[in-house]
Amino acid sequence: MKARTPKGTRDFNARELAKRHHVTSVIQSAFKRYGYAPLETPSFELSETLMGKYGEEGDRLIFKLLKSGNFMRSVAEGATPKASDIIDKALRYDLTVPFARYVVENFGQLPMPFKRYQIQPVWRADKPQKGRFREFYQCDADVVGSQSLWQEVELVNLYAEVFEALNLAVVIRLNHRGILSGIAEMAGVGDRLTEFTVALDKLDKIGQEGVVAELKDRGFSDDAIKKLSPALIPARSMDESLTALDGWFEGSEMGLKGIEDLRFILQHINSNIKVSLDISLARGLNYYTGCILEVNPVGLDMGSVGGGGRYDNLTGIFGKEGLSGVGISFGLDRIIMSLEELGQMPDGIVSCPQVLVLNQSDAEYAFKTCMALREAGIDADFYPDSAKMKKQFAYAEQRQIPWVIYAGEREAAESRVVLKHLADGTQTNLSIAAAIEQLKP
RNA sequence: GUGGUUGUAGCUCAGUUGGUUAGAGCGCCUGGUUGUGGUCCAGGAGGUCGUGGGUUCGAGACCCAUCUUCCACCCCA
Repeated sequence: MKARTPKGTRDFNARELAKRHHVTSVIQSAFKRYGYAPLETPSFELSETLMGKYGEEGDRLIFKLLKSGNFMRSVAEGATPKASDIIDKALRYDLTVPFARYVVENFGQLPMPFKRYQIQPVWRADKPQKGRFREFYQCDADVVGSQSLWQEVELVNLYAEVFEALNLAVVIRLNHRGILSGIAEMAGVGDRLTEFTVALDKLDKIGQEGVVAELKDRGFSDDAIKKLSPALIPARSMDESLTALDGWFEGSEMGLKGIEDLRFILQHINSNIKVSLDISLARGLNYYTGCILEVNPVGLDMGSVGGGGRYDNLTGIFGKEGLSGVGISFGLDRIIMSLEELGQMPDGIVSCPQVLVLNQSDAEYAFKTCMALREAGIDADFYPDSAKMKKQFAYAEQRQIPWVIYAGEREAAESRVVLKHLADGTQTNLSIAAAIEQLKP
């Protein structure tokens, strides 16, 4: 048997965990500062909770769990089982659907509006590639029970704050489902909005011509495509785009509502935040009904490091109609990769012991010394075997422990220790209390 | 799901048109040095060449399958 992790999964060593903790603590403290309460949900849900919520493509990517015990019991002899016959649970695919399930299940006990954040791994049976894993973390903040646009304003501010604190240059792109609907309506293809947005979503990838070609492929008429053409423009400054669309949307209620919403957001977010209108931003998830936003790192071919939007009826699928929600998500793994590629990940955040107590001629005295350091709140390690100095020093070096302490017979005799700094080789003979004083963080 | 790519020592990689006993650097272990690491010197361990089949007198190399890695598409964080 070969020891290895499953496809698309990773181990995180001390160094990597330090980086992850650095990023999550920035995100978490922002979530808390904006008034969100923490929530954790199970790593797996009933499969019926998840299936059908992410489109047909999504169902394929959900990790499904076999029924416990004899999972074939409801399958006729010799028959090919249907998925629903042999599975009844599935790994969490995102954090939004479990959140919706939680809200419906606990409705009545929850304060409204209800704001929660959640930082947990999710799983997708995707083929791994750059910046894409089968197990990865999402950091979500959502609020349900309020239609106020102030929520969107807050979330844009929150995004900007986090990425500024992380020192990651990003561009925040905004769009509105109403604008997409308005464009489709004006072109007389309002009934084929989803198809239209799927093609439009590729604008920055395949260009205007590519989108036109795809629309033709999908059977859109030349006339409709011609009318859609004002939409096929790349992202540009918010003000400019809104003014241009404003006149065009005359008579389209949905389109005008979209413009009005985005104007409100634009006017109220922190004035130093740059956002752009990107009408090609459609996002795969079709439950968004209002504002849509996505965040991309500048100067990297990385995909988005965050996204979100408003969904007017997410809880409807669990039988609770009319609850409006809006939320955003941070892609932790991609943020970390972006920071590393740009050389923006801070060094020296690895946590290791402050001092190694060497084990030489008096193990009991050395151990006692180590325990005294620990009781004083110092991260201290005790070398468990009376090995050669060479070996013990090599151990300290490999772990990047900055100090070592000699506490052998000679030191025990006078109740002192020798404290040595590895980097410059200086050492002093002093009392345990004095050593503690020197090592205190 | 489609197409491509990768796999040889702990790590990074050599390995000729198929030919004896598969190499290097770094790391590791032992000793020089049983209370002082990094340097130096001497010696040593470590590989069923991803796995399973096949072709061949002979396979690390060629063929097939499978797993894995990375990449593009689809989709997504």
